Amino acid sequence: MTEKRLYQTVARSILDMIESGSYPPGTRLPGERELAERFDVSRVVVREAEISLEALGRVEIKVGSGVYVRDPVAMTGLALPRVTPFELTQTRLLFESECAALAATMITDEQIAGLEATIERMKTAPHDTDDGEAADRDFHLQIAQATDNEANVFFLKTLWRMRTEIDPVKRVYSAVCHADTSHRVNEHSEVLEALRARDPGAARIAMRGHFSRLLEALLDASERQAIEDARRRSIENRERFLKSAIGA
Amino acid sequence: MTEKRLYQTVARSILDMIESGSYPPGTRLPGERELAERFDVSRVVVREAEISLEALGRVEIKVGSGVYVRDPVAMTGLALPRVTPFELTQTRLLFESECAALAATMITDEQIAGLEATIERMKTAPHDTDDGEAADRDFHLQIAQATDNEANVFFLKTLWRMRTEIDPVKRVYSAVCHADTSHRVNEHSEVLEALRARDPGAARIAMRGHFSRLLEALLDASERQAIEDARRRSIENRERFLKSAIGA
DNA sequence: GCGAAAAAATTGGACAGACCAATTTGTCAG
DNA sequence: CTGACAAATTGGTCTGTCCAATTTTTTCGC
Repeated sequence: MTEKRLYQTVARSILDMIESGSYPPGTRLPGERELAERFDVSRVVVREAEISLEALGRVEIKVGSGVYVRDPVAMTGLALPRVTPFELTQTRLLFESECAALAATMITDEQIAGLEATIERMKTAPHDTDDGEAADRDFHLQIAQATDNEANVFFLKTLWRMRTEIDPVKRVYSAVCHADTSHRVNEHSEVLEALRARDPGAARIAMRGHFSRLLEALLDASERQAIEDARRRSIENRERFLKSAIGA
Repeated sequence: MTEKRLYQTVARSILDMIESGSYPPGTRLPGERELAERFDVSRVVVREAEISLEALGRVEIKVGSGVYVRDPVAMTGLALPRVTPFELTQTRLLFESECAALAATMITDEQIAGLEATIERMKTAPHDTDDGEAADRDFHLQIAQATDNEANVFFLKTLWRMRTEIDPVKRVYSAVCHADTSHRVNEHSEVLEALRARDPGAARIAMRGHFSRLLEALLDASERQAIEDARRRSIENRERFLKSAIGA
C-alpha cells in the first residue's frame, strides 16, 4: 500500500492537503522549503512531487511566485489526442444526442429547473465571454448528469476539455461561436422542451440538429486559410495514427 | 515556443526520442547520467523530466534497473473515474452503436476484410484468454477506426481502458464474458453483416442488441453478493459526485 | 562443463549546500 | 498617492556525495 519512491508519498500527502479543502483552487501552497521541513525530506523530493502533480494537471507551478492549486474541471491527466474541430463536433453529435435521449427518460424536475436557469444565464451573458461559455458547458454537462451515469459525465467533460485545451479546436470554435448567439439559445430551448416532454426521440433529434448546424458553420469557416492548415495537419496525424495502429 | 523550465525541454526531448521509434515500448532508455551528459544538464533535471513522463504514463521507472518505455494503449494520463460495470456498458451501448452506424456509411472493403479476420481470430481463440479479449477489443476498435475520426478512436480506447483497468469492472466483465462465447461471435457477425451492407440503421440496431444482451447478463450477474457491493459503492460515489458538482 | 553463490558494476533515489533568476513585497522619495 | 528602487521570497539548477535495489560478472564447489 505504501508507495516506493519518496516523492510519491509526498505527492500523496500534498494531494490530501488539497482534497481536504484546506487549499481551494487558486490558492498558493506552502513553499518548497516549508514543505520539505514539514515532511522531513529534501527540497528535491518536494519538487519532484510537485512536478508529478503538475504533469497530472492538479497544480500550476509559477516560477518565483509559488505553486497554485488548479481547478480540476475534469481531472484526467493531460495528453488529449490532436483532434480536429470537425472530428470533435461529429463525436459530440453522436454522443450527446444519445445522452439527451437517455436523459429524457429519467430527468428529474429539479434538473429541468437547473437547465432552465442555465439557459437564462446564457441569454443574459454576452456570447463570447467566459461566463457565456461556462453556461454553454453547463447546459451540456447537466444533461449528461441527468443520465445518472458517471461514464457519460466523464466523457462530456473530456469532450469539453478537447474544445478548450486543443489549440486549433479552440481557435475555430471561438470564431464560429462568435457569430450565432440567439441561434444557440433557441436550439438549447428546443432540447429542453423535448426533455420536459420526456420524449427521447425528440430530444435526440433536437440535439442532433443543434450539432448539425454547428457542423455546418464549421465547414463554412473551414474554408479560411488558417483552418485549412489545421485540416492538413490532421490528415498527416491520422496517417501516422493508422500506421502505428497497424503495428500494434 | 521553447519551454520555460529546463525539465520540460528535457522531457520533450526524451519524448521525441521515444516517438521517433528509436525506443519501442518495453525497451530501456539510456541512464540518467548518460542523458544528463547528452543534454548537458544535471541528473536532477533528467530525473524531474522522467518523473513528469512517469506521471503521464509514458514511461515506467524501475529502481536499480532503469527507465522503460510504456506501451501507450490509450495515452491519457491515468485517473479514470470509478464507473460501475453497468454505467460502462450503458455508455458503450450509446456510443458504439452510433459509431457503428457512422462506420456503415464510410467503411472500406479493406476494413471489412480486417473485421472478418478479427472475428475469425475470435472463433479460434479461447474466450477468456488474453488473445480472445484482444480480438474482442480489436473488433470494436476497428469499427471506431472506420469512422475515420480520432476522437472516436480515443474514446473507444478509453472505454476499453475502463473495462480493463477499473478493478470492479474488470472482475464483473470477466465473470460475465466467461459464460457466453458463441453468442458474442454471432452478435459480432450480425454487426459485420450490417456494415457489409452499408446499412447504418441495421448496424446501429445490431450493435445495440449486442450491448443490450451484455447488459442483461450483467444485471443477472449483479445479483451475486460481490457485485452488490460494487453497486452499493457506486451509489455513494454517485452521491458524492453530485454533491461536489453542485458546489462547482 | 554446469550451476549456484558471491562480488562487482550499474542504476535510480535521496540529501546537503550553494547560487541564480523571476516574482512579490516593502520602502521611500517625489 | 504614485512610481522607482531595494529587499525578501520562491522556484530552478548545479555539484558532489552517499545509499539501496538490481543486474551483470566472477568465482568456486560439484
